[in-house]
Amino acid sequence: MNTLKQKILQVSTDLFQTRGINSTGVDTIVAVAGTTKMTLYKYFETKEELILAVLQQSHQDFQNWMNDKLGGLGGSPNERIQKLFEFIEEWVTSPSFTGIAFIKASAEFPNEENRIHQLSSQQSREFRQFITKLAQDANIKDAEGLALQLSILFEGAVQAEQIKRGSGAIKSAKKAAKTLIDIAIKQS
Amino acid sequence: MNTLKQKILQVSTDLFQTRGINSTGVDTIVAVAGTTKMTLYKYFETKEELILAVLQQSHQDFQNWMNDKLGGLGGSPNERIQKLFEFIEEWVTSPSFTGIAFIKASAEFPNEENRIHQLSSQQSREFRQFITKLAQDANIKDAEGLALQLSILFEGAVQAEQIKRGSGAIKSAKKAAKTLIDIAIKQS
DNA sequence: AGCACTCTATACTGATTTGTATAGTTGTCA
DNA sequence: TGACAACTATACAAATCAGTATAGAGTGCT
Repeated sequence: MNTLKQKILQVSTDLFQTRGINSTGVDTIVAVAGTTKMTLYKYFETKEELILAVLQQSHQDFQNWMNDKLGGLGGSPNERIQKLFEFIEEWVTSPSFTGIAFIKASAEFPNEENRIHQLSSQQSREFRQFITKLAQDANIKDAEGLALQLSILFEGAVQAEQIKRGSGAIKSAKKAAKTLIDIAIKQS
Repeated sequence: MNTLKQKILQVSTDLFQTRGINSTGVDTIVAVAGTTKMTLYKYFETKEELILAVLQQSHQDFQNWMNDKLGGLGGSPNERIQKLFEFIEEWVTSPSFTGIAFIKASAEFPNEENRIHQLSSQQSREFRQFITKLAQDANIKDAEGLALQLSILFEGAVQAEQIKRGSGAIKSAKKAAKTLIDIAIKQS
């Protein structure tokens, strides 16, 4: 792994989340990363490519972490979908949490033809499909319906937490998720 | 009412939603509004003031519309909170809907010390309090808890709809809301 | 007619943006 | 020692940004 490329990615991720993507210039990024623009543009053709790389890495990190957590659980499929929001809470309440990248990116790039928006949209869909699979494994009848509801709770709670940290939105979403999951299980 | 000021506000609202706030320059705004920068800066001291005015007007419009809808209903408090997401769906699925301003603004201005972020945060809180009042009128025991859950559903569904229009998120949120409301009523 | 007011037209400042060109430095490996 | 690669330093181009200065056009009131 190239450490300088990783450093640029990590600094960009952090600055994009805390200051916004459009408000963060490449000059700021290289200054904080302790390098120069020439090096940045060696690894990323344009700022847009850098943004896409940041989005991809952020989503990968989250998905890997969640997969490990759920995979290391070893319980029944029912227990695993029940634990989903426990882990989301753990992720979101972590001190290093600054938001979910694709949620912020889709707001800053609202145009559906924009590549950044399209990637955000794809990642949102991927996470929903991930929940759908959890629901299917648990033999839930309307797995897609439940997954859509849970993904809305997820995005809404993250959104609320981005607006105001420590708002208790995650705890509330977790409780709502438990209610919805219990009912979906009963109906199956 | 000053028509030119209104025109600038309306054009700004539209451009901010469809292209993003930071990506929309004042030059673009005045060009689309068919006026000049001198006029814009006569009514709004800075671009920040313009953004704040757009946020305020958007929120006012939404709240007024919702108040009228719920007020003209005349049913029992129970029926009114049940109808909340019907109206939200009507608002969101309207062809002119381009998103909720304070949700996008908080993403573009993540810093909690920023005035735009603070106003967004306040509007999010105001809408939650509005739901709380609906729940209290319906004699729901944990009115604040239900209101928080419903506001998360609202923000999540709007977020999902901003990422992908026609995703069915609103319908799904409406269904989840009904479930959560029914349970909260039973527990009261 | 003359005044006041709103708005337009246009050019400008100064800062900041993304991206590049050019030259020099540093460390590594043979 | 010498070559190669990664990286730094700096200066620059061209566009765009927010905001201002200046001069004049149009309209209505008295």
